[in-house]
Amino acid sequence: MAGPRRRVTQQDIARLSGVSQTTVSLVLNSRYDAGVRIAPETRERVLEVIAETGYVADPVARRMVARRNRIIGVFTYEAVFPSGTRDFYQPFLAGIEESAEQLGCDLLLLTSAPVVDGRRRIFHDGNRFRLADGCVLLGRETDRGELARLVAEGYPFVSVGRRADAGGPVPYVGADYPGAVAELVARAVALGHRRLAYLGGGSHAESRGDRRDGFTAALTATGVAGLVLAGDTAELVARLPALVADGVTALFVEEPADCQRLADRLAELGHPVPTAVSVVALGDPTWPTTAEIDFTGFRIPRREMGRQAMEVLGALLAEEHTDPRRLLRCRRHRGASLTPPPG
Amino acid sequence: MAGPRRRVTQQDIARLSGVSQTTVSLVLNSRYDAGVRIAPETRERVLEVIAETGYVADPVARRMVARRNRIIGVFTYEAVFPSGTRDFYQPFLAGIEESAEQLGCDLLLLTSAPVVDGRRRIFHDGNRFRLADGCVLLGRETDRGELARLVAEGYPFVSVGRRADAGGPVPYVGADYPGAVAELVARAVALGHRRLAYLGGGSHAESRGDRRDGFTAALTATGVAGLVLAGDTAELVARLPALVADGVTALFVEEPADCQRLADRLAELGHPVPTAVSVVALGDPTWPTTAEIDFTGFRIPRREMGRQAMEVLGALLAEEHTDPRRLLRCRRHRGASLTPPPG
DNA sequence: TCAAGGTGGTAATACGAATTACCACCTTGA
DNA sequence: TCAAGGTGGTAATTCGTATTACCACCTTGA
Repeated sequence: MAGPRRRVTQQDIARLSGVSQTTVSLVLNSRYDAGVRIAPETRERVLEVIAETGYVADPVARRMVARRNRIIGVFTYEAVFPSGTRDFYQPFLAGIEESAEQLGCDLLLLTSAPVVDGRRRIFHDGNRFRLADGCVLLGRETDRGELARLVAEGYPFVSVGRRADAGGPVPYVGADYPGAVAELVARAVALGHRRLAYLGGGSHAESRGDRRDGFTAALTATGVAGLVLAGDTAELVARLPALVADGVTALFVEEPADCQRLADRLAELGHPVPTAVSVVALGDPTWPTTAEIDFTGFRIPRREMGRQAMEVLGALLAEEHTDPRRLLRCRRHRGASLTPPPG
Repeated sequence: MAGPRRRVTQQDIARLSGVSQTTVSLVLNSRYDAGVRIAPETRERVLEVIAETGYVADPVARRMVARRNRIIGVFTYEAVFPSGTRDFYQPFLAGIEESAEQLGCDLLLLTSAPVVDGRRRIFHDGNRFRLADGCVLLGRETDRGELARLVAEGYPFVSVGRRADAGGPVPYVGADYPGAVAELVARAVALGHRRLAYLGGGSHAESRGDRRDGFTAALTATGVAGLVLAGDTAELVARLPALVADGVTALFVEEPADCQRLADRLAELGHPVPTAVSVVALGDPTWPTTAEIDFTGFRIPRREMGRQAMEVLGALLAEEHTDPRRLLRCRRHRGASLTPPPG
């Protein structure tokens, strides 16, 4: 009952229908180029045998000859397990999947990439990303060296999230963080805030830096005072009393998952959010949290970023001309934590 | 600046280090079998050139010779877009991913499979599932014919969810629906319910049938009266008055996403849940819904099913002996919709 | 009768890595 | 001196498909 262990090949089909392997291949690919002709009867016979045996071409062998596979690699820099960032990345993946389905592509999730120094590596012994026609890169902290290498080798890839040049332009579909932050700063100023603070982690990742830059640029544009703090969550919390004493009335928080903890501490200090201090969340939480307050901020168009990244990759592979660097607008989230300052 | 378009091959390495392609391959694979020897100096020289060029073996060519790829295919029967079943399947995928990461495997999401008659097809022109060493199958309604073909061909695969034999045993990791349903029936009977009803869609899918069978078996075991209804949501809702009139006090609902609608209608009819009628949800909602009531029922161990499916597949591929058919226990969810009957 | 052109196919090869079979050279011992 | 055995490597082949180059045969027309 157990079927044949060995796969059916074109050679088998050829033998069964009394022709050569070449003929089988020609029939399968309907090649009627100049100089290649197959008699209709022969064609029929071959097709019949193919149908009987249920033969399907081996995609691996196919890929050996053709350059295309219709397989797109998806590489996630941050290790997904056991860290809790999965929920954050899920919408990106949903967008990528949706696009792949439309394009008729399969997705190769490069889950096998080893983790070195807390970060996945694209280049490593036995890496398999080249099996794909191209790659979508996901993750906050990408390795500049690896990026540069991909660029230098001319490997088709698109980053989800803006990336600085790495020995050449890096194709990306990112979120317009500077624009989104500037809009919120303008809103705070319009409400009467005159001393603002940016609370960040000091990360060099573009997604973080872009927020910071957007903040400082907006300060200059509006002419109000502001300061930029860097530190981990605990450090930021510790600096809250000084900030309040300094007359700061609005906090712009880089990592939205920190907001609730900051608000809790502010309440303890006798400065409840938003009546005493306003808090703005710059994006979606990177890790799961529970928030009692509906924080004002913006939403990263994650799904759309995934979708368009695939679109750009498709264009790159087809050698069509598209803008390979796109910034998408973030949707503002009204929320309830940005109100006029007291007094 | 743009690097070489052509990939670096073993042939290139061989040329650069003055040896044959064979030698390069031997060095790379550290083959020191009897009869194969490479001088340490030669080895060093080759390794140096490899490091300089950043050569990595082409996984496609590799797969041509070796039989293993360390790539596992994931096939989802139900089309994921635009239908809203994504949330339901996500935990399965999370488990599969987690396992893949541990096993050092990549995952090939077969998103390209065409949809015919509302169902994805594994076998189709240009299918690529054979690129993978084996496959995990996901989805409520699988095609018996395709399953049988996979079994007959000896292709290694594991179904997430129990499947009936298809010309041979089908490896699966399923949920113990009969057990879970029986437990809930027993609980209802213990609380005093004497007339129960099963409200289902009449689907022939194993996941549905197993719940139904569990229900009827539990009726027999406990000796109480019960009836089984089949129909879509609207039809089931329409039959509520008759059920209540008939003295039924507990409803066992196959599709948890239907529960709220049924409860709403019951409230309209003057039989609020759970005071007048108890409602039991047999699993997790297959599509997104909002429920005001915390329905009593059970949780499908989705993530664990995904994890173990990969485990079983790994064992199959390694030709280890494992039980290729596993049923996992469902965790009971206490909830608030199963209470003693009125009176 | 033979060149021209059409018809229907096949042999050979490429793709890149792995593996098998074998070879040329050297040393050793009797 | 020469068989035995060790050393260090290579040529050839394999995997399955696609493609190119070519061939054998037939018909036609002058």
